[in-house]
Amino acid sequence: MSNCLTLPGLTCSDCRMSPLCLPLSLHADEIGQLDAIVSRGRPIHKDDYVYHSGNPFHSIFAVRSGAIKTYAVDSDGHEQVTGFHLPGEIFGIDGIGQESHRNTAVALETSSVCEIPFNRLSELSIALPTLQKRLFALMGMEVNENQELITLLSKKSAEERVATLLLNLSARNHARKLSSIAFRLPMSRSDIGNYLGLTLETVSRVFSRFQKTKLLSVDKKEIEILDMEGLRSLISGHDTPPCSEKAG
Amino acid sequence: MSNCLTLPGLTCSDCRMSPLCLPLSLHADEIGQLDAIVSRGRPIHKDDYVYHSGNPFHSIFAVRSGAIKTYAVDSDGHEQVTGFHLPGEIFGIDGIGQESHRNTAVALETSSVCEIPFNRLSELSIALPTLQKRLFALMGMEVNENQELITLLSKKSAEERVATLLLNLSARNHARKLSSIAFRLPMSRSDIGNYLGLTLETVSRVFSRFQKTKLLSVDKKEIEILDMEGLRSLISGHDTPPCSEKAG
DNA sequence: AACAATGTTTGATCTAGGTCAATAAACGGA
DNA sequence: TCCGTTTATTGACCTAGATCAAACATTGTT
Repeated sequence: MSNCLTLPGLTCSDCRMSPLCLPLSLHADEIGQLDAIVSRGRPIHKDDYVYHSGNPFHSIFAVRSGAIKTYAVDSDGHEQVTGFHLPGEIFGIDGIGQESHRNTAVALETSSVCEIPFNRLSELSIALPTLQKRLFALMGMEVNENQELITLLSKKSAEERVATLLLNLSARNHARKLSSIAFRLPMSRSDIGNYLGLTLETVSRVFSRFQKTKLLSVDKKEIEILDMEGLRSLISGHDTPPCSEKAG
Repeated sequence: MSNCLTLPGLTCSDCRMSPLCLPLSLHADEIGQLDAIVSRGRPIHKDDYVYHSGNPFHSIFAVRSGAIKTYAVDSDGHEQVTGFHLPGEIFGIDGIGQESHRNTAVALETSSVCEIPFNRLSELSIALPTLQKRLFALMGMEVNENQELITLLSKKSAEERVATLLLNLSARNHARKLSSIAFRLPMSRSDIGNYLGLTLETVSRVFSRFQKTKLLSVDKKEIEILDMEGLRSLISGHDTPPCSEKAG
């Protein structure tokens, strides 16, 4: 445990996830400077916390391996899952607007994360405009993703919500050179339901229905997408299209 | 129309909204530098667009007067209202993550907006770390607000949603030294419903119910909050609290 | 192997809010 | 002022998904 820093590959430059992660678009020498402020943590176990809601905000984090769930707790004590974070993805941005985190981050499985002190990162971004641009873009993408989730929660049916999540995970797996058709869900049905604004029973029923209609094969947490196009057509199309052609 | 730049008060330093707006936390000389890149637009009318979804992203905007609605259009053509923006507030952040806007911004009433070219703003933020910090904080707050909306859409009843919006508008009016108990809604029932993930009929029914229970007085778009505490208790409290004291 | 603890599936029933429909009030032009 | 258009209210009915409940796997523990 104390010698894990002697393992190979413990710089951003060596990290397989680098092209997806914060270093995206930085030059080799710039990545070196980033490397200097990133600290790579030891593995954390399932159910270990990275930070809690209310903790002072110091750092953002990158997932190196495993999967991290973030959730917010509102005034009533209701938990709302706000994201699932896969290798190469950044989380912890929920603390930037205030002095403290609004979310809690917990490992869904054995994981490892890199910690990036935000003060040092923003200082560095003054010297490296590319990095500043990357940071703004990263936060902007977070805003856009949240807006997509808002639309989903506000307007979509249970089937559309589940299909959207599966296609989203599929695309993210594809981006990290994993199979886009067969993968393991790192989270429970209850986490999925919470994230999608559904009960776990509804999520389970949708999975069953998708199996019956040969869209998916589901074995516990192992998912295989049998009909990608069918899934895609589910999330866009069965509605009045904004008036285009009509034969006649 | 060509002489509107001769009107008084057309710098950030003079603007009454400055303490709420982007210049917050900047020193006088820093505000001067910001001023140099901000262009103040002529008034825009109700239903005029500030930008459309898909437009290339160049600038963010500040509301000087009036009210702006932003909405996203998803693949199905569904519109999702993503925000109502009041004087002193920034909008347009939806374009930062990509090269183009994801939202459309439209005036709900006669308004005026300041345009701030984002490239020049981020350059300036390299010279002014306070400004950089302010920008990060602004985007972080946007993320947090979106997460609150996500929780609302995912977990709250129609009454809680409407009460939350009213209290939110009340607080924002208070921040700009307007009445927190009596104000005019700049948006339609349908906009409110769209934003809150409800139909306009449900919004109307909730307003009626709130009137009947003496929480509000509603006259078309004029709202008076008659029982602030009653409204507050609606949005937090009627649920199993996460087990604390219990006499006995 | 027996066990609790946890997570998943499936069924039966209920309800909040959606949908459809009919007025009614307010607004904006000529 | 009158008329067409948009916006808001209210009612009757319906449905997607929640809730309640039971059975069943799965995992880890002693």
